[in-house]
Amino acid sequence: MTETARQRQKRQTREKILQAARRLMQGGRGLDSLGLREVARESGLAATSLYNHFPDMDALGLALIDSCCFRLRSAMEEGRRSMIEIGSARAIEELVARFVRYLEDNGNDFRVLVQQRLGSHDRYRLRIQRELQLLVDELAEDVRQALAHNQRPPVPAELEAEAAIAIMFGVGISMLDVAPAQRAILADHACQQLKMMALGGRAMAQGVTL
Amino acid sequence: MTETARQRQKRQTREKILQAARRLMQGGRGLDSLGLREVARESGLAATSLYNHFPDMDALGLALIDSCCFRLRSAMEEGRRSMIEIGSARAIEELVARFVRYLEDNGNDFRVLVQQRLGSHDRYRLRIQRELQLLVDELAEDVRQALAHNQRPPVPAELEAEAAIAIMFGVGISMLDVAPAQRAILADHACQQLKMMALGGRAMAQGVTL
DNA sequence: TGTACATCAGTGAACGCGCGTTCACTGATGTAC
DNA sequence: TGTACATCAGTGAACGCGCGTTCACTGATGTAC
Repeated sequence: MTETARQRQKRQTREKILQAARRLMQGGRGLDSLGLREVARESGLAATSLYNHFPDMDALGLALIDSCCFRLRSAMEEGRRSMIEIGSARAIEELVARFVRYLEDNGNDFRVLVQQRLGSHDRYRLRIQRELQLLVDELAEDVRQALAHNQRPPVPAELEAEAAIAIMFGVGISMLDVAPAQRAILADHACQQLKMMALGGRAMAQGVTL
Repeated sequence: MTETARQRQKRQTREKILQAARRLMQGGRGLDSLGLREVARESGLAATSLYNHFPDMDALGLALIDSCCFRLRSAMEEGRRSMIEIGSARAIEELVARFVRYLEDNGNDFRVLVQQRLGSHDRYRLRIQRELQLLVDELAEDVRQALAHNQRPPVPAELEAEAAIAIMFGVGISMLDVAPAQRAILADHACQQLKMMALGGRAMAQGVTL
């Protein structure tokens, strides 16, 4: 059953609304501060038209969260497979580069996600929590596969991945506030910190203790 | 010049307002969602009375942010000096324990701080940014002093401290969502991750590379 | 293929509500003589 | 110490405004015969 003109139109309008909302959040606005009329105006629609696409404002918020999650996920998956064969140092640099690229294109998404990760809206929060856990799991899996590929002893991959995401997110949060020139420095920090972490994981796997 | 009864009363009322606002934010409410009338009601005051203590709602918000920063700072400074003499592993455990204790008492503060660190209100954001940088600086200084005390080679202390804060904050964010029983596990993760980081820093100082 | 009817995206008016802020006023506290 | 005046924390009414949502309606698109 092919899409009718009406269905296509509706899908496009829905997309227009979501994009308008995203546009409004550029420049630091939070998801919570978006108003129905404001989004409608930016979409070029009457306020009440939004109810043809979302049952209420919460549903619109959730759709926005979903699209943010989707883009984060896509960005971090991109080229993931090819990283298993290269060395740890290069792999870390690639990982950070990928994240930095994501931030440049979608810094605003990232901000909204972290904000809502701590928000009072349960559905938003759980959705994001789940998404971030997937990120950690995937990264841990990559670490394990890379080590197996290079015939190295297993390291605490899950812990490493968790810490790696924390480090990247920490740097990411700082990056949102600084000029592009400063960003390269922060990215370099993240690389060094991740390498430190990888070295530590290797040492720990060999039984070295503090 | 000693405080008059009127001055004392005013100070107490101001405190009552701030505490009412903090009470309202328990249970996940964000700073942005607080209303003037709501805070006034919770304080047992007429709405307009708040203007005798804060010129506008932004000023009230800033005062709340300030008090959150103050408590975070106090909690993390507490017993800081005594940590220089003990070994790295113990020092890390103490550090995490301190942070976990802070979260148990002021988890809500922490949430608000991280949220507003990403908010659109510049003054709030800068205030928090500065506060967190102080935290990193102090931790880096502790690391340096501890190593000097134990006559160990210098490690990249600033990087370590930055990563350590990122790791603790990452874990802290997760902790806000889980049952108390789960928290011990997350705290243990943080300890292990910080130890991994310390091991890696030591290896890096010795010139080991990935 | 043409026609009659059903569907439904988009509209504009209206709802009750709470928002932040201003204003003139009250009455207790503080101050100067 | 007592009195007259000044200060100012707290109040209640009122402001214009935008909020999310509902409703009855329009007119283009889709569907069944």
